[in-house]
Parts: sequence; structure tokens; C-alpha cells
Amino acid sequence: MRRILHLDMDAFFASIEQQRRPELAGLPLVVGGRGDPTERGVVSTASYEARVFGIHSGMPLRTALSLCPQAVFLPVDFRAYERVAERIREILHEVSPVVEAAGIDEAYLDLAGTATPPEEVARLLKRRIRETTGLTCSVGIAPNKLLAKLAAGLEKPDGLTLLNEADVPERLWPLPVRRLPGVGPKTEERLAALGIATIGELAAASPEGLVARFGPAHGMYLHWAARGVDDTPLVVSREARSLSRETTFQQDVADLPTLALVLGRQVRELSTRLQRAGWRGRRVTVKLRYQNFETHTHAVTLGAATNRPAALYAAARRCLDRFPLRRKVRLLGLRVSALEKEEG
DNA sequence: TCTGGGGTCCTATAGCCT
DNA sequence: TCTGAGGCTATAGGACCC
Repeated sequence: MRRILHLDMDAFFASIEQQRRPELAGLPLVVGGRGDPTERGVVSTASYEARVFGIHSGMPLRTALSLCPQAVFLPVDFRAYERVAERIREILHEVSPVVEAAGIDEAYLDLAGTATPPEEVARLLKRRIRETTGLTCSVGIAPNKLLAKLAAGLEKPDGLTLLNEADVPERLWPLPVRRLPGVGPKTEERLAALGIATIGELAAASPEGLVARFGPAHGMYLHWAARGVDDTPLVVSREARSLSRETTFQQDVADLPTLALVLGRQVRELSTRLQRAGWRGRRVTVKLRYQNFETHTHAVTLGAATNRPAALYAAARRCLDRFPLRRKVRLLGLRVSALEKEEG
């Protein structure tokens, strides 16, 4: 049986800010956008003190402000968080060579080659991370990634939870389906329409019915996930599939020159990132989101991969020009995909 | 009055070919 | 020459994650 450890940093961005500015400790703190709660933007992380007011990730900053006017609002400082994340990854690699980073604040470890008992490994990790960064995390240990992640979520913050397949009926089946990774708002709603609200009810549903409604991949995933069954391996390294840059305007934009100007800036940024990483892309996609939040994309595939700004801009303009601009635009995005490694 | 930015993966559909 | 089945690829949209 595999032993997988999942580690999830507690209120990562907010905790880092509280760590480097001790006067913020114990205060409701919201990290998001440019740090101005009257601007467009959403909450990246709320401190536990702010969560008491009902503030959570993904919520508009303006809503957070109305829920808790006395909260402190700070901009996202990705560079700083990335530095902390890198130190944490180093600690993880001291414990196991098989580490999968899952975003900036989560990771999976395969403990197969580790002689130390899993629970001891977890305590060691938590202590080392707290000593070097001052931060706490929640850890789950289980026979697979799915159960390890669910376990880590059972006790937060600063938790340590062991979960086995035998615990699934007692510990997971009472929980709402939304707790399963892969079940978002849409799937939750469609399951609710079938009378399925809990993971246990999902486990009792016929796999044929789930496949008929959710397709083969998602349907069978739901069937097995509700039983805690998962054999996906850890992915210790992966290459980027695409790079993108998008901008939500503070005020909706109606004119093509402004859009073209912003598109030009996005092209230069992506071109620089591609060149630094040694990538070229063959597919260019432009995304527009209108005032009413309707979102559309247009893409072109190039004859040859490029990272040159002139070629990228020409392609992006061809995409942009295909959009009817009768309505105001709130977001403009640019993506480069079908990436190829540059020679030499 | 709302609803970010960076990604990944899956699915539906249309066109083309055999 | 017509028709249909099935496969492949490109494109657009959608759901989800951190």
C-alpha cells in the first residue's frame, strides 16, 4: 500500500504578511488584487481572523470590505510568496525525493522509500517549516493522493490527519460532494438536481447513471472518488503547456485603440517570458469578456512557432479583429500555447 | 453592484478524409 | 456517383484548481 502525504499551508499569503509585519498578527487581513478594496479584484487569501466575518478566497474585494470595514487589505506580493514556497520545497526534498508541487502552497510526497513512520515524518516537516518560516500547515496521510488531500482538509489549521480506505464511510460520506476535488459549483448543482448532496449519496449512485450524465471520464471519476479510490501517480515535474496574460479593466472599455494598446503590452510581456524560458509558441488565443461577463475566445495557429513580439502581435490582432465590438469589454487576455523548446 | 489571474484538462462540434 | 460510418484534427467553450 502506498503512503502519500499531502501538505497544505494555512492561509498562506495572509500568514506570510502577518509573519513579516508582526503588527498585523491577530488582525483580520485580506490579501488580494492591488490591495485597494474599492478597486476591481478578488480575495486571494483571508486570514483566519477575517474568515470569521465570512470572507473567503474568490470573493470580490468590495464585498469583503462591506463584510469587514476594519479589515487590513494588502496587495498580492507573488515574488515574496514564491521565495517562501521555495524554502518549503527544499525542506520537503530533505524528506522524500518524490515531491509533487500542487500550486504555490500545496504539495504531495510519496513516502514509499522513507523508513521513518509517516506520522513522524509529518511532525518533522511541520516543525522544520515552522522553525524556518514561522508558518503552520495542515498535513494529511493516506494510501492515495485523493484521500491525503481530503485528510489534510479535515483538520485546519495546523492539523495532522491519518485516513485509510476503511475510514471513508464514517469520515467522508457525511461530507457534502463539494469537498471532493473536481466537484465545483456546476457539478454540485447538477448532482443536487439528482438528489445527491453528500459523498455517501454519490457513492450509492449507479456508475452507469453518472457516466450518462457526466461523460465517461468525469462520471467514473466521481464514482471512484466517492469511494476514496484513486491510483493517480505523483507528477514530480511537468513542462508548461501555455503561458498567458490577462487584464481586467478598472472601467469597461469600448474602443479598439485602447484594446490594441493593452494587447501590445501583453504581447511584450509574454514574448519576454517565452524568450527567458526558451520557448516558442505556435498557437495564439485572444480572450474577451464583455460587460455582462460573457466570455469568448478566438485563436490562430501559426505555420511556425515564434516568440517574437511582431509575429505574436500580428497573430493577436487577427484574433482581436474577429470580435464584434458592439458591447463594452471588461477583460482582455492573451494566451500562447502549443509550446516548443527553442533550439540551442 | 458584484464576479482576478495564472493555469490544466475535458468535451462538443464541425470539417475533412477514407 | 452517392451515402454513410468512423477517425482525425482544429476550434471554442466550460469546469475546475490554487
